[in-house]
Amino acid sequence: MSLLRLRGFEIHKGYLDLASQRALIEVLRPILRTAPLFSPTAPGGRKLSVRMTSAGKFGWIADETGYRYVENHPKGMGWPAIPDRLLELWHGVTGLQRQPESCLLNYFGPDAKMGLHQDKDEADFSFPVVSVSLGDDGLFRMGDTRRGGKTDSIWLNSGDVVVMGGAARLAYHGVDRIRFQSSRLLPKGGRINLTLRVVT
DNA sequence: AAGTTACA
DNA sequence: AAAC
Repeated sequence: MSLLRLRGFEIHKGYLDLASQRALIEVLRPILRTAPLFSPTAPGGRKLSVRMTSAGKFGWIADETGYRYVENHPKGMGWPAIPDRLLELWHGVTGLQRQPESCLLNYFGPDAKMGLHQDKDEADFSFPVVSVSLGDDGLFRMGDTRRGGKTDSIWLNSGDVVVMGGAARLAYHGVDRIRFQSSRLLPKGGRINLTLRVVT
């Protein structure tokens, strides 16, 4: 376990050991059963390459009308609760008393990526965003608060946790590619990224 | 533009 | 990397 700081991003390499990663996957199973992954469409009609679902009071969705937090899955059901061990992880890594209200689960298959973007659909940017990597390695790119600035990249491995607060809270970031089947955590391969956020 | 394409 |  080591802590790296890059452009204000706090990168906890190896924050979760293998047993903790496996335990997390187990608590995600019932969430995926209750609130299945869906393939969101972005404004303009383009499909996002990740599949997603959420836990918590709010889930983040994209559709033709935009990006926002909503209280129900596209199929109508409410989002499952955020598992306790994720709330504990949030408190452990942020030291905050305030609980996150949303846990977005993004699944990256072999060709999935995520373009550079800012997380700015939340009401209060003084709270950090916490990101947990599980499964295959992902090449994470970090910029600053403007498009077109310089960027730095780092490979995120299963068990890494990134805290985006302070200067990094509104910094552009994205995932250029994954190394499919580089990890054995998910038998069928792929990368799961969990992002915990205070929304309101 | 949470994407796609093209080019060094 | 840059343009759209």
